[in-house]
Amino acid sequence: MEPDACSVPVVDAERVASVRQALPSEETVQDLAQVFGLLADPGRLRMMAALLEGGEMCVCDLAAATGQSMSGASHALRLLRMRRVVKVRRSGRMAYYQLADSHVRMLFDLAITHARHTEGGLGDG
Amino acid sequence: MEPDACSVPVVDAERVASVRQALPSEETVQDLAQVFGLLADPGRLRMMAALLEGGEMCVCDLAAATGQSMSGASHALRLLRMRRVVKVRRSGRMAYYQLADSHVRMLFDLAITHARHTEGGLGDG
DNA sequence: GCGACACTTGAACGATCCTTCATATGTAGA
DNA sequence: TCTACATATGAAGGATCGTTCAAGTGTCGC
Repeated sequence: MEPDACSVPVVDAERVASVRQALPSEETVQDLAQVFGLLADPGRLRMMAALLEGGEMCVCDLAAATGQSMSGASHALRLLRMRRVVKVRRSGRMAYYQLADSHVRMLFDLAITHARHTEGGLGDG
Repeated sequence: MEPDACSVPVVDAERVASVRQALPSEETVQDLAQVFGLLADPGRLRMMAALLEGGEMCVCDLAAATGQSMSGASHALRLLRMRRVVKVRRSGRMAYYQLADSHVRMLFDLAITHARHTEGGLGDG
């Protein structure tokens, strides 16, 4: 990690200082980055989309619906579980997963809107 | 990537089929994963937060405000530029960056809300 | 108890990502 | 032209991530 003062030439020192103190705390930044990191994998993304559709599903159906191995699905669900994105209900030897809150749906919709806005070719502006 | 039919035992085949066909297209999933991937890095996250606060800033001020090297900031901005998350205005030898649309703010707020909801200890449920 | 089953976990390999250093591009001023 | 400057880019090194295989836990039915 970088020291608090950096050796980069500055144009508007006043603005830099005010922006700097308005930034979220280091802890918040790390938290946000981890949440977004969970959403950055196609497999986990499909899983969340499946839960958005299916409501509550067991691991093997989730694996089948998203085209993953059982082991892969289980690893993915572990990460989502630890970050409280999904919650699990156990019944016998089955484990049924569902989304833990409604933010995921909104995150999805927003990101899709952004993707739609930027579709039709990427590259330098 | 997995074949379309997978060798995982299925409990509710009907539901699996209906969820499977309701999933977003492969292209959409990849797009979404890439957008979220951009947000998954603390440096880029701080950069977007700075632009949210500062409106429009040059690269060196952005680097100073977020505690990155010039080179690091430039690499980060390149990725954000290519995904149309930020846009650049050039004036002489300066480059001024700003957010390209308002979705980033909403994505931030939503993710922060989720983080608040899950704060106070992580782990298996 | 025993085996089959649903799921979980650990370790290893390969791919990807971020950081850094060095260099390149293009602009301003003398 | 030459130097200083703001930014951009390429390549290399190390860290991190996802996938896979193998083995582990706990449950059901015989």
